[in-house]
Amino acid sequence: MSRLKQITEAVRDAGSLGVADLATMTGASEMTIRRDLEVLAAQGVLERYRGGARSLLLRGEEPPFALRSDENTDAKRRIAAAVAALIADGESVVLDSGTTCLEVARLLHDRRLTVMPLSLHAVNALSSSSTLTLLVPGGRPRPGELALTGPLTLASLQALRFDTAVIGCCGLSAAHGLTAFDLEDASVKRAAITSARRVIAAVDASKLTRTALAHVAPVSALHAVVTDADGDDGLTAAGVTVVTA
Amino acid sequence: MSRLKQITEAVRDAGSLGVADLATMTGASEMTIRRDLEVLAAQGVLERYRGGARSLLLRGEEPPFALRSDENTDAKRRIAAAVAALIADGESVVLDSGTTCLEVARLLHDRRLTVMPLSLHAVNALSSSSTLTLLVPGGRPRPGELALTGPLTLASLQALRFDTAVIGCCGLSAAHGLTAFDLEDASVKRAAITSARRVIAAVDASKLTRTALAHVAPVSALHAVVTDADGDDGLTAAGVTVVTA
DNA sequence: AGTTTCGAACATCACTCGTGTTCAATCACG
DNA sequence: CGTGATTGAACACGAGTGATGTTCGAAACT
Repeated sequence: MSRLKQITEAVRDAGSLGVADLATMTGASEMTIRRDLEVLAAQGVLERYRGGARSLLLRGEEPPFALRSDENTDAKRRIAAAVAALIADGESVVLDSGTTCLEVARLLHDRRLTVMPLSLHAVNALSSSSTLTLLVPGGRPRPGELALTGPLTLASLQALRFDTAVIGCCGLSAAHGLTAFDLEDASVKRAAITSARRVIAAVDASKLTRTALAHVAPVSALHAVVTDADGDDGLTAAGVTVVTA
Repeated sequence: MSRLKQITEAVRDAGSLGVADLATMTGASEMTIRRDLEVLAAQGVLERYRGGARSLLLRGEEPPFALRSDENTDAKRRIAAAVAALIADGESVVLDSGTTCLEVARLLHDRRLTVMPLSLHAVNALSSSSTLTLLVPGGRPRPGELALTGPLTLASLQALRFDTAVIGCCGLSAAHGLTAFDLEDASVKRAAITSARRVIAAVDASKLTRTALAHVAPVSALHAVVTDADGDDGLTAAGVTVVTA
């Protein structure tokens, strides 16, 4: 686990912590801790005060993109590979934001497809491809996450029909369906689902038990769920194809 | 001048050249030349054949973005600074594609503005800003240039009104007005101009004498031209404010 | 068949990035 | 107002990275 993530969690759990404590805990020098705190403060994770920092992460809120991106990479890669295998050449695909979908984007780089990613991270991962047709949706990128949201994004989605939507989400359960932390994100995801003939949800195991704030769609809107765990959680019973990567 | 640019020009001027010739000319090893040719071939600049390469650049065509980006940086920076000085805090700005406008984007990073860049390069330069509101237009990014074009881009522009449009162009003259190499680009520029109350053209000296294929707008559509040369070329006579950086 | 060209693999070098150390300036608190 | 803790700028160091050169077996052209 990266030191930044370690600091983030320690400060979140303790509420606030001193620089010296963090230095002891991580084995790094105080100067390095200060530099780390500066980075995390810029990301909005915590707030600095003289001698330490206090957490700004609310419970049930997502840590910023930069911290999630190199976490659980194995599971993400396997899920991404399984998702990519479900997509046939020539399809048009709308690709959700989030770290799991970013992995999917990397695997699609040399495929022959039409892809509209909903996050600038994925756009950048794909912009050097010469084989696929890249479509950028309009919108306002959310800081850090770089997920595109807002009326321009919704308009871009409504103007098009896709073969497949690949949706990454913050929570999924048979009872509450697909849920997201951010209200704007939720409406974008909903628009993406509406514009697609087939919907694939890419969900790592940690999301299967969780439920987030904003409702996106019921489980019945999904055609397939790709996950890395065995826990089925009643999804199969609800009529969804569950693919275990 | 970078070795890649040197090779590009030598091959363009000679039509085709051998690897050994290029190695002698640049002082690099043949292996390095081969690697360079591979890069340039991927950019569509030239075509490789056994023993050398032949140019694919048509006369009057623009070299790819990667080769233009670190060329004439002084002039570009000065022009960009002058353009940035013309923009007041709080404005909404649409920012054209191209290397000059990318420099403008860098200068706007910490300003308080609403900015819609028409190229992904500029989007990336601005996406880490916490002070400005970044709007991404939809569209299909042109390979290399990453300029957004197509119906999604036009729709994004038509949906909004800007205070200022900053346009970079391929050619500008009092007689033929603003011209661009690419037809798609031309219609995007035209839409950007139509959506803006004030239009600033950022043009380095080399463009002032040139005329490109596609007509964008007459000189009368411009409110100010920022350039680095003294040559006025009848623009002032046509009623345009010329700012010399 | 012989010669040339090519590109994969490895070595080398410069450069960057992250980290640690030092120290003067700054801040908080008695 | 003074004293000790904290901070951040500046420099040093080491690991990792990217560009270049060299070698050599394979492939291609004549």
